Amino acid sequence: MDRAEKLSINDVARLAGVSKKTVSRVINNEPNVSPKMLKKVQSVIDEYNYTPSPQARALSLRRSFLLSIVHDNPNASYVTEAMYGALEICRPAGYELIMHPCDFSKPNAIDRIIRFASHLKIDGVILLPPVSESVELTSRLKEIGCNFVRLLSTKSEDEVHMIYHNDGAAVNRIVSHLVELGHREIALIRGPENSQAANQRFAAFRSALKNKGLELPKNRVALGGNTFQSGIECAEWLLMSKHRPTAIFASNDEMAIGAIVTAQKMGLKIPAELTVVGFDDSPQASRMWPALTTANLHVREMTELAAQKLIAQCSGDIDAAAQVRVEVEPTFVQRQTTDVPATSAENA
Amino acid sequence: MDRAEKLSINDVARLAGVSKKTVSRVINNEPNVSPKMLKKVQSVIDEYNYTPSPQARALSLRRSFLLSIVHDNPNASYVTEAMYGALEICRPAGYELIMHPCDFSKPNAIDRIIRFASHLKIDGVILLPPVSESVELTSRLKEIGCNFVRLLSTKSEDEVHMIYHNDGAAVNRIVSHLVELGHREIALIRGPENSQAANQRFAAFRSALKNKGLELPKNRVALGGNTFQSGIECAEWLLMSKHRPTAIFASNDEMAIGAIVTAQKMGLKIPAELTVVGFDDSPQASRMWPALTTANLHVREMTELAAQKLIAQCSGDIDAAAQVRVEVEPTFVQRQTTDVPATSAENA
DNA sequence: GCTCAAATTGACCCCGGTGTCAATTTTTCG
DNA sequence: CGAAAAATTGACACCGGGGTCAATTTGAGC
Repeated sequence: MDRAEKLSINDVARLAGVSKKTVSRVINNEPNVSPKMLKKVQSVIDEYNYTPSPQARALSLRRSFLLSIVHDNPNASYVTEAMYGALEICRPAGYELIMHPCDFSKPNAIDRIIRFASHLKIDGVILLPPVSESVELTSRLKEIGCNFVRLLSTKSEDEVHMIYHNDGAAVNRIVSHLVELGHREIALIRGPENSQAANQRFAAFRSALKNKGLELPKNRVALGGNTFQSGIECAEWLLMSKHRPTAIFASNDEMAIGAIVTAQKMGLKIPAELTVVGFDDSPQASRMWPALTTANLHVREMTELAAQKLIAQCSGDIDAAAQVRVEVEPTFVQRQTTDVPATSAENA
Repeated sequence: MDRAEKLSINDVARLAGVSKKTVSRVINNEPNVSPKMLKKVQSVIDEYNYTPSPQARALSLRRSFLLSIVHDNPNASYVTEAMYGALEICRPAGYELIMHPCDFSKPNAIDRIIRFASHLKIDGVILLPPVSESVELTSRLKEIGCNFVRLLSTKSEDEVHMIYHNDGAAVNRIVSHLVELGHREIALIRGPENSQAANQRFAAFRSALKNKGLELPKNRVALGGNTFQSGIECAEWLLMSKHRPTAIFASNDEMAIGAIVTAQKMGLKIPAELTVVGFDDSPQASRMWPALTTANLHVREMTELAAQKLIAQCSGDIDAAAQVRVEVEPTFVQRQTTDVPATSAENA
């Protein structure tokens, strides 16, 4: 059915014996086209399987039909989920998706993102954490008139679109679970200090413990970098201590898995001798033994929402300009790393 | 430095007091521009940070400056590696990358890919296995005049561009390793029968065993689907047998990890009681305990090559039309799942 | 059947680039 | 110095769409 030569609106117009403007009206479902014309044009379109050139439309309409996900990627699965979520929405809407990884720690990172967006006239950008936490970036994006939605870890007080998972609630749920299992000596492997998400999870964790009447001494908090390797190092440090914790909560799965590997190397049985909880529900969490208890953040759904919002906004939806502020409740996923009640854990 | 309003070639021409054609010459580094003009135009370009509109160029040049990776994704890490490899090349060359996942088992999958490529006038497509194995797809792509390079698991006799990892060599290396460790009862978890890659790994495995004077009875070959879950099921079947194997080779990491999880659930110690080898060197292979012995396929390098080739071809490089047929040697990566010499493994 | 308003259609220009080719300027050289 | 050749520059059309507005057709009302 496809011809090798892609034909243009002019070809279609000629074949149908009408002006190109009429063809344009038909493809765009504009009103005021007589049924006769419509049928004539539509049949040519169908026969030759004509689709209008995205580049030409982009040039004429000053929009690109391009959405982009901008991310600084320590966490591949988060990004992958986001990608599939966005694609789910983009495809049927006639939008394409461009993934834009970056190294956000570089000094000119924001410049590069801005140049990228304005160069391609990207219609909308979905910002993933930690890129989404930058106020400078969002204000620069506003400056150039680029739509964006932020995916965040926690509600922010800004006035700009955001979709966030309620980390606090998830952390509470996790702490309750650990306490119910009888744990009292719970350590934290937290994320980097320049990450809002990490700071907020840390705060939520500490206050959750406090509510349970538990302490969080300094030697029970290890500072990680959200990476597997840092999980290993933090766990070594935590588990070497004289009175080692009976449970570790890592503020992402990567680090939790690093901790588990460390524990296993040391010969500790999980969960019997050490209980571990992560945060993310990455694919690996369910593909290991024992499988990791964690929190699923519904990144995919969040990104679908973000893409919908952006596309609606581009299409000039009346109320699409309204501020977006959606909260998504993470789901607690219990697996084998928290399968066994705490033991007294008297160790050397 | 960036103005909110992106200016066009006409603006630059006006500001520099020259014709737009001259500006065009400068941006494209065309010869026959006097130094005086060049300086005048360049300074305006620099001052206003002008970049030509990709959409307009696309329309005029009939190319999109878009590359795409088309894949049917059972294996997220393979795809991710490919993505980063391609981006590495695309970015500096001024190309953008569009990821195009698809469900290749659907009847109209090829139509959709063709429509995608011709609609967006994609300049070049990188096909990942198993999509890359389809002769119909490659011939359709040729029909519409779309450049492509295939990433394959093994050399193919076709006349079309391919970059492949020499699976046979890697499988040999793995088998030698297992035999050196003293294993004689080696089982295979193979991939699906409609996958050339899987069939070839199977064949390579069997002939490697044969060379070592070893048998591969039917009850030592489990048919998996390249997924974690199928790895679990295959391992259950293999390990339930009366005389269970001392080593399992899975033809991808996903299934190998499924096998490991199964063994661990059954209480088998790895590698002491069961040795396991995978194939892919996925991120998880090195993020578990014991870490998985496997083969690294250098997907990233392969994809970089593919992207380079495609871009060269688009740019009208004289010898870029030449057929590409690159072999990449996988690297054997020994980790803890093959750390211990085979024991006699006398089991119930 | 006629008038006037409403609906339909199309001519023409623009979007922001590039290619062609003619016009202009600079060089070369007798 | 003058003519021809070479180098440089720009006018204009085109890529494939959409917007504007005038021209044409259709329909309503009498």
